[in-house]
Amino acid sequence: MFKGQFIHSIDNKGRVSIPAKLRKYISPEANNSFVMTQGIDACIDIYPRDQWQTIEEKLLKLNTFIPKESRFLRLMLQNAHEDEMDGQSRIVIPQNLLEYAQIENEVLIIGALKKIEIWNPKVYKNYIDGSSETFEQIASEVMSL
Amino acid sequence: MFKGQFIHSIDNKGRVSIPAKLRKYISPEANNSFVMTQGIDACIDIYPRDQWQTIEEKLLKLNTFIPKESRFLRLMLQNAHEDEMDGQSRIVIPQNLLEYAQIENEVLIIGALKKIEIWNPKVYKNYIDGSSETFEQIASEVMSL
DNA sequence: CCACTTTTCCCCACTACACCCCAAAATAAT
DNA sequence: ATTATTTTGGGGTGTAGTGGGGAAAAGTGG
Repeated sequence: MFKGQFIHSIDNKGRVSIPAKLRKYISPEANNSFVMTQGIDACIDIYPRDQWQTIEEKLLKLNTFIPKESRFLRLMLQNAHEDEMDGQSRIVIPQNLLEYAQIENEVLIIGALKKIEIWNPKVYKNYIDGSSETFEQIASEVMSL
Repeated sequence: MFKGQFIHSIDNKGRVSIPAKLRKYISPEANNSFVMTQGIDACIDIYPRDQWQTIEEKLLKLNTFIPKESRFLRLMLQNAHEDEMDGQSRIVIPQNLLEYAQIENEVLIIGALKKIEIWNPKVYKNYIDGSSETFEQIASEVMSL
């Protein structure tokens, strides 16, 4: 499963190369294809095709006649975008997602098990520094189940 | 299970050799592969591949749509790194982990049952000396279950 | 329907670093 | 003392990451 962090550059065509260390964990069923969408915080979520499938199944269960569920579905899908890696293991990230994550010319790539997250390094630093709780506190809280 | 302590050197490529005494306890299922991550204190945790698996299974149960659980996942994985031993039974420790544990040119390797810990010897000495409680006090507290 | 512009896709090339192999030094065992 | 094993060091090579150019496709306007 995806783990670790990497600093990569993004060129003026919006291309980002997927780190080789992360590529090793992509199953062949994904067919070198990814679905990207806006993440829970100011980042871009990137799912291998097969992993996205399980999310899509959850979304299918939503009742679109209920306004809140309908709204959520729109928010999830409006910026969703599918793309394949090119010969150099890169994907193109569309403009609206780049703006959402406030990305400039450098990206922080974080492996998060089933998905890959793309951050502006500065934004990520603010996100991490922003919490008042320490790693130890959160760890004991979340993992003490 | 891992036990004992060892002083080894770390070269300018970030390589540390795993003590032969500890290698004996690594199960074949680990495939000579380790996952290293930031420890609870100023040290690096190193899990054989198979031991890490149980941690990963716990992490997979988190709901990444809940901000706090998402944050914890990021903190856990951002510095996680997988590597195999080379022909000389060494692993490469990435720069960010070395900085986290304030490691210079010598490391203290401690066997801790399921995992191996890597410390800067000086930092470890401060950590041990730093506690006001004696070994006897902590022992009676923790082991009286 | 055609001509033109713009964007997307694919291929080639350069650079740098990570990995692998070889080998010496040091420690432990016979 | 000799041999074996463990630990440490360094050098060459393949591959990962990056950038750019040209062909194809799509979009726009006359």
